[in-house]
Amino acid sequence: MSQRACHVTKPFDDKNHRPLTLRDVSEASGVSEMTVSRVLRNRGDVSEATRAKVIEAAKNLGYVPNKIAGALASQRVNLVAVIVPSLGNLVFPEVLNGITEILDDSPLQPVVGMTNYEPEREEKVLYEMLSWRPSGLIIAGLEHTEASRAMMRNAGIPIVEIMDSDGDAIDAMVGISHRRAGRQMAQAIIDAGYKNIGFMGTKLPLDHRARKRFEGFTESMAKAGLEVVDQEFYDGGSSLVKGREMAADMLKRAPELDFIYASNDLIGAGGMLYLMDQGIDVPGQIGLAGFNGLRLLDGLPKKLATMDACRADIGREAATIIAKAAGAHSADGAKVVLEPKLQLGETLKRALRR
Amino acid sequence: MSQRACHVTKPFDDKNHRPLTLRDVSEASGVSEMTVSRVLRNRGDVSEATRAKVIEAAKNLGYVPNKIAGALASQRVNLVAVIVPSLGNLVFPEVLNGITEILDDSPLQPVVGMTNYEPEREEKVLYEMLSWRPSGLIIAGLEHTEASRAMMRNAGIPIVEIMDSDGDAIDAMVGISHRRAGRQMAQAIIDAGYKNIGFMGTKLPLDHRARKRFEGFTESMAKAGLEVVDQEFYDGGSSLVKGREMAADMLKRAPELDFIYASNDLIGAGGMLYLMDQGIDVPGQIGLAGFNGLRLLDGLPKKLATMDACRADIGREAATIIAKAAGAHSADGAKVVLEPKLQLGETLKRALRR
DNA sequence: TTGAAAGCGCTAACAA
DNA sequence: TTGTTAGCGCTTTCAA
Repeated sequence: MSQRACHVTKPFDDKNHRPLTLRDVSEASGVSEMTVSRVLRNRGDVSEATRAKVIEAAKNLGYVPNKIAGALASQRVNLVAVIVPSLGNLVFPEVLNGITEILDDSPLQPVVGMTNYEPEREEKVLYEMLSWRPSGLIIAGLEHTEASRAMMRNAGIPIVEIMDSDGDAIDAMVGISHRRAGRQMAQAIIDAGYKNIGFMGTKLPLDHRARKRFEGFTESMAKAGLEVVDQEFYDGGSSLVKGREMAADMLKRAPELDFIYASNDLIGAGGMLYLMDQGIDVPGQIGLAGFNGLRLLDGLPKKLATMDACRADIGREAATIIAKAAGAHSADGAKVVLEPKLQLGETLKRALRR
Repeated sequence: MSQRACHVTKPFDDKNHRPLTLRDVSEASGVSEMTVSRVLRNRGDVSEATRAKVIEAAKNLGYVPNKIAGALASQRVNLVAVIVPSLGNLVFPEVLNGITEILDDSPLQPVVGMTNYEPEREEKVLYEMLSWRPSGLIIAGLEHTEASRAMMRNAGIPIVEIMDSDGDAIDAMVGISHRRAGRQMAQAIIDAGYKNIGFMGTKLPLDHRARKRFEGFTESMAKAGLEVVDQEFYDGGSSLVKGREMAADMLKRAPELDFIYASNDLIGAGGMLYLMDQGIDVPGQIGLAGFNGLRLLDGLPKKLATMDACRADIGREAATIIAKAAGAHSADGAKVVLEPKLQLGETLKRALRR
């Protein structure tokens, strides 16, 4: 690649100002288009002499192949559509990194689309991406509109739904059980001796995985005869500021709180900073936990209790499934359920209480 | 869109297991392929009756057009290639949001590629993306390999280089002057009365914009007869932890430090947390500043002095240029230089010193 | 090892 | 308003 484009001299055919084609390389090298094509794709047997001639000509012209024509002729597109809610949520860049890492060793290339957590947008993005006939699809979540599901069922390509394992996949799935994660966290909190537990999180309907964590959480609480003492939901991206505000509100409403479970690390950390500002002993007086295991926040005054959502692993596993199934009409319903790791950090240790 | 895919019943031609084509819709509706194409693209005059028939047929079949064929035939691809170093750096998702916001009102769609700050990777990604013949290119930075520049010069599409305005663009550019930003910050620090100023940042060769800020910074310092007292550079993504470590190191080496300028907000914030842990009065004893104006960090104990890098604006401006120039062979060298806003926050106020 | 012919699925241009 | 014809630039297939 690097060499191929090295001595580019004429980008466009100078006379007609149109992109170069195989025919131009063919003429410049005195070799048939077909053979030029073979050389440029390292296909079939081509004599060393012709190969050299062709490469030289392509290099000098600055020829860049037209993948559109290639894809149409070969009925193969080496793109993997990746559809995520947003890139502002740090979780997804990490998933993408996992995907990229694996696909780098293949001819496949990821192409990212964003839905902003809106089902109609997902539908549109999906339609748009499928119309480029990608070799595979990786899409966040198991909840989609009926139209989206229909498109996916009919796409005839391997599809991996990621992040979540609580539900039915159209084809393959790679994720964690958020319901179980919620249960585990509740158990850990209860085991530590906390009793007056509050919850703060995203407005549920928008984020199915946060909702499932909350459901699992309350379920375990109920089993222990407990109920959430107070809860607050918010709109918009998660932030430290939001966490501070919500923690303040909750404490005003329910001063008896001794634990706050946050639906993600960022608002959890915001809550922690607020409590510490107020001189409240964390975790002795009030404990805290979040979700995601964001390494970004590692340098905060205290390490927040959280659960690692296996983001890069999810990306890697999904990409591996796609890479294996590339060319096939489905991924044969492969299913990978990962285990998030509970990290107690320094904000979930009731035993330390004086 | 939403409706079109609503009653999908047969994704693939059942007999041959191949994707549906215009011909299938044509046969199902008893209308010529050409007219079907017109309906599906809302082009030309089609009677309401035929239009209804066609839409009905397409809907029932679950037809998804093949953009590859469409693009080849029409010589138009409604994609805008966007090439950024990484999505882990929060700066770039924000730029992307700005781009998306503008392109949403156009037929254009962004497609993102990542370079990991590696020039060779940039070359590869560029080659890959250009071979899909996008309608425009938005690429971060002004520094590229000779091969990359050649490809861009020859691409025959509008190209906007973003983030930086210190240098020459191939076509259009939208950015801020990082050198000037560095100078301004130095001036603000000096004006506040700080004298023993240190710098911590990324290893320079990898990040041209950070390097330029540093250069501008030392330049202004020199004018005031000052030199950087101590400096430290690191590899890898920025993080709070790195900021803490570097601040600790620097203070050990140069206890006389009364200010630390960090090449980005995250390590700046890390440094701030460290100083506060140590019981050091910020900004009275030691001041701090970062760069980027990341809103993510807003909830930290003190608001870090920083400069807003106009990320979303850059994305919006770049996308606007591309949208206007779509179809043309260049963006006619449009140049937009934005003014980053200095935010003193609570860590650059020497006057407060006791 | 090389080349010639046919056509991928769609749209531009023109004709009816 | 609708249909016909001829490609877009490449790869597949088959023949030389």
